[in-house]
Amino acid sequence: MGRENAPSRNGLTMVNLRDVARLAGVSAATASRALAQPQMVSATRRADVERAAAALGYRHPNAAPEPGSWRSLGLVVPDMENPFFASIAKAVQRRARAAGLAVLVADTEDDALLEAEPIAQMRALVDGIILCSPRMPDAALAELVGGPEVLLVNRRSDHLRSVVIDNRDGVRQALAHLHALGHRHVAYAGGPRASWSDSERRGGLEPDYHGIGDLRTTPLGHFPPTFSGGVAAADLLIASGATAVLAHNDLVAFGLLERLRARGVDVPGELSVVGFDDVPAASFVNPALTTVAVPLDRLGRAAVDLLLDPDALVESVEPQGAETTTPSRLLPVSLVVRGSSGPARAVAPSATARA
Amino acid sequence: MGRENAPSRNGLTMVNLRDVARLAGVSAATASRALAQPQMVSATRRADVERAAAALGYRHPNAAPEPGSWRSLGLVVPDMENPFFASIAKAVQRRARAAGLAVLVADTEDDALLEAEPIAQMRALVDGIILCSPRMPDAALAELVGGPEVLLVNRRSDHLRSVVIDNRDGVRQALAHLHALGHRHVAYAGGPRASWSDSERRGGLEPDYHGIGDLRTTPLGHFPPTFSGGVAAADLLIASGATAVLAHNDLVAFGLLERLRARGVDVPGELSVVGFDDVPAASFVNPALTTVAVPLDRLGRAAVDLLLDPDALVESVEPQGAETTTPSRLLPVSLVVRGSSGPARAVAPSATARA
DNA sequence: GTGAAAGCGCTAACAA
DNA sequence: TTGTTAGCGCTTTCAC
Repeated sequence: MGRENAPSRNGLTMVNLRDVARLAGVSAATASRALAQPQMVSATRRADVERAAAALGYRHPNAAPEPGSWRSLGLVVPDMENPFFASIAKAVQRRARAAGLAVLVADTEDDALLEAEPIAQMRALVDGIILCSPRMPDAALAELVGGPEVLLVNRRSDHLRSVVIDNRDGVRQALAHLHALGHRHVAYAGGPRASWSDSERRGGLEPDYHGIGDLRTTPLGHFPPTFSGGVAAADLLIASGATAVLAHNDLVAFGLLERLRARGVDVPGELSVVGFDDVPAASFVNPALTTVAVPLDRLGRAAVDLLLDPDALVESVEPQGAETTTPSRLLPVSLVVRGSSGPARAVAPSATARA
Repeated sequence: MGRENAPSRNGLTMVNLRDVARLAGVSAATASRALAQPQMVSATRRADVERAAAALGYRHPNAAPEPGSWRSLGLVVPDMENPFFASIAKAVQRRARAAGLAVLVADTEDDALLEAEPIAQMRALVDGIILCSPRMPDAALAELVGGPEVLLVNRRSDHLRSVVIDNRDGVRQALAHLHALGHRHVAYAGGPRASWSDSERRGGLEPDYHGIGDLRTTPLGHFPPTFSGGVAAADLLIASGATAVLAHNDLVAFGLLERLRARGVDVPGELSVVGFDDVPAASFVNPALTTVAVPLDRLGRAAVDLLLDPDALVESVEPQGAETTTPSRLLPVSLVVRGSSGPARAVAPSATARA
């Protein structure tokens, strides 16, 4: 009689190509061609067959397993050892498991050129991809439309949906905090040039944005988003004459703290340090780091939820203005004040720093 | 004429069920039954057919994709936010990519009960699994034989192959270092009860093993392998009267450092602290942590290599004695001396600690 | 238990 | 461009 996979699958009666053909009013051969070689059939016929197939829920027996059958999800991060991404990965993993999805992870080693390959590899395997802090140019991102959906984290694009945090507002909060402590000159130890977050945070430094009158901000340059990057920035910081510094992220802030200690600069006595992200270790270091807390778990959760359901309810602030054509969720951040920031001193730290 | 997937696949001529039947000397129908419903055919016939199918490399067209076709690998870790596992995950990822494998990651949230589920889920999806520091009982591990191979990291078992580090020797090195600095009483801030590493490290504390005559070791108890665990252990440490402490891992050591600072105990002046793992942050904290360096990247690499090729060449020390029936690679560790360990003082720290 | 034959779903060759 | 027809690989029915 019937054949193993033909008459039924999972107890339900399967629809034949014959059924589709009958509903579309064509022969089985035409239906076959319409679905397999669309260019070999007239547009009208093709539309008829496709509509019929969709109506009946027809699936080709030899086709790849349907997306819903072995649900999985890809996660691409620049550096798994960076606690920022480790926390996001954990959150994504947790949420994905709750939804019954497996998570494939790729580490791009902080290399923009290495991003393309794992993404391409993943697209064949997963039903959706979460792309964290991609460094690749926007044009390359545009290539990712079609196929399994790609959702951006920590970057906005005109071509893909995204979940981002309110970087500018985070900077504003940090500056307001430092200003209230009496600081009038704040340095910024920036991140990589290709980093979207960094350019956003620089935007927050603009007087037009933060609106604090008597505050001077000095970018120190671009540094790797790591401990070493912070170490490298510290001496420039001391030479800048600023009384406080905002770091691109917590790792950079850790490097700053280390080098400032080595240089004999007291924190927060002589210089205040503020980080960004609120990585777990931020409360472990000494002095504990004042930092802009990013809701890492919510970020990961929201990414998964939005990937699965574009209309998912995500706690987010209203995206200000229609800057992009693709929808993006904006998550609020909040400053966490700890020991590394304090009242400004009259004397600049460079005067007291020991060689 | 031929059919899409029948006459050839990837340019090679596919073998039919007919071919198998012919070689086995049976009809196509019998061959079909022998492979699909083995109980409906005699044992001899079945054996014939199976042998023929194997000889010709026959694969059922509608069967699941062969394991070799979309190579992937599962990685199970207790906590992705723990930098120890983050580093291993990164190393595994790097090696896997070089071999063209995708990596599926599962985080068991430090919960022994949560381990079983992701493992079961993964077995259906991947070609091999790397299981890091599993907490599950040995009996449960035994259930994992058969199916995609499971390789243990950081734990030895009679049932599965493994890659482990020389925990005891690490402890011995740390104790020898402290003894040379004049310490005669060393405390141990232990890890979780179910942790294999912890029990191994406790083994290294035994005088019979380390062979240092005038050295007393005091286990302080079992603590979570986290920063908080270290904080909790610190007060017990001070009360113990020991002049040095070996922590289960670096995170615990960080917690110890933090709490000792809060209690006003100088490190290494009054108390020396030694960690285990040499996590990246170990060189960032202040004072920088003396610790037993575990070759995390090599550990991850070796795990992948051994999974792919049981005979892979891995730099390892000779496993001492035939303790287990299953082969396991033993990776050497080496002490890294930094600022957190120094000469012992005559006065015990409890005398000077401020309330 | 086994083989011959009929049946399934699908695609490719062929003629119109 | 379309339907008819033939053919593929596999399974199951049916008789023995």
